[in-house]
Amino acid sequence: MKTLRVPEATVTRLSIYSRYLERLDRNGVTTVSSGEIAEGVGVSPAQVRKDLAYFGEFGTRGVGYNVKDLMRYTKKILGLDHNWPLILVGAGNLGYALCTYKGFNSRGFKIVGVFDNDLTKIGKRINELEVLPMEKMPDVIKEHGVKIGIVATPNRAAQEVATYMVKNGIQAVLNFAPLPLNLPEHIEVRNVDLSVKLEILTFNLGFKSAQNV
Amino acid sequence: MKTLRVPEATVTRLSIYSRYLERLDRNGVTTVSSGEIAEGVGVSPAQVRKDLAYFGEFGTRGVGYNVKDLMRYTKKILGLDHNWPLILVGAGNLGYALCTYKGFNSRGFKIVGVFDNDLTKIGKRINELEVLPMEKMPDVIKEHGVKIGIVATPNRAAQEVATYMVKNGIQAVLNFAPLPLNLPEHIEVRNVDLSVKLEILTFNLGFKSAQNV
DNA sequence: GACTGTGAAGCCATTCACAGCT
DNA sequence: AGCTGTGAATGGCTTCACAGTC
Repeated sequence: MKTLRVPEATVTRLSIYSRYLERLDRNGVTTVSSGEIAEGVGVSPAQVRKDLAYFGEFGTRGVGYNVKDLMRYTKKILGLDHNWPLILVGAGNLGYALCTYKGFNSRGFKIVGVFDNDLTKIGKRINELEVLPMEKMPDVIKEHGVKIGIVATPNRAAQEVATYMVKNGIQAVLNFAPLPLNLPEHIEVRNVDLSVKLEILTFNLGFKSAQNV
Repeated sequence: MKTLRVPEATVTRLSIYSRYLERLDRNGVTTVSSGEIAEGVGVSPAQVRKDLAYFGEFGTRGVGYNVKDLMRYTKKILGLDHNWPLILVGAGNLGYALCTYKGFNSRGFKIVGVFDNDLTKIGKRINELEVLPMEKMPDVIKEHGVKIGIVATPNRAAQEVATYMVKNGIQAVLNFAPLPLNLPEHIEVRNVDLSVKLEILTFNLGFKSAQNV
């Protein structure tokens, strides 16, 4: 297996293929071609094959891919062959929504600790979890071997929270605060910015109406 | 002003620059260089200048950019020189979080209608809004001139909801369901996939630990 | 005949490096 | 001297096109 640097765009698409394959599998489909995957997720067939080729040869020429196998391979590649415990900081509405989001569970993510520094929120329950004060974070991280933390706090708290997470052993951060986090090189950080995509839409709408003049 | 095709990556960064400039402005900063913006948002200075160059010449050589002016320009370019009414379908936890998300308001987005087909949710209040049945959507769209719709429903409902939105005049869709929507060419669609970025993190964590062997 | 896997080509985005202003 | 604006160079991702396999 050649392990060149894999483009992040490829990993993103792999995640999408993987979920599409799960859907096919649930629907009882056993074999699929790169063209069908492409059609299903909105990319080109060559793109699908090229993406998969970074990781090996999974198909059969003249036939296509075995859905169940390819689903397992893609999950394995993404590191989803086991469960991932997560912690989340920020028990506001967004934090609550993320805790109850089914899409995480179905991919093997499980939030095992929710934290806040707001006394009115500490002690509340979200599903079977109790919102804990920040001081309890180190224990929860150790107990479950948590590597990934989610930041769902107001902007002003985000940096401090992320720093605290890292100090206690968190290795990767998913940040919902729309500002860049300043963390050590070796920490993996990805941002989910809820309004950027809206602004792409408004940009494109504006551009279109300009063309109609 | 040359209006070549603008890369989507440039629009994404423009949105980020724009918010960073708002922050600088609030902090009383009046002038900023491409290097400082770059530092603040985590890209290269040349990238910042190149991105801005798609839209005009906003700086002064030897000096930099006027923060307030550049902030206004970027907002204008993104179409944020006026407010945008939005509708949202899906009054679950995610929908609730989005309705109460401050980051939208501060950029001129305002949710003016929330819809659901679940009778237990219809009539509930989210802030000053009442959750309405789907049939009310056409009126709300017309009344407020809504162009953008947010899909925050369970997966199984997403396609139908999006189609219904478009049939009633919606021109752009922000989709939180992790599946591709099938809509007419001329409709702008962007997806926010909450678990893809988590899977990029798990991929990278797995890759790192593999290197330690 | 159908479909994968892949080198080569094409294309697009980013970075470089410097001319042009202030 | 300092910083922008930009053509040229680079680098990287995507598409093409076809050999290889079933």
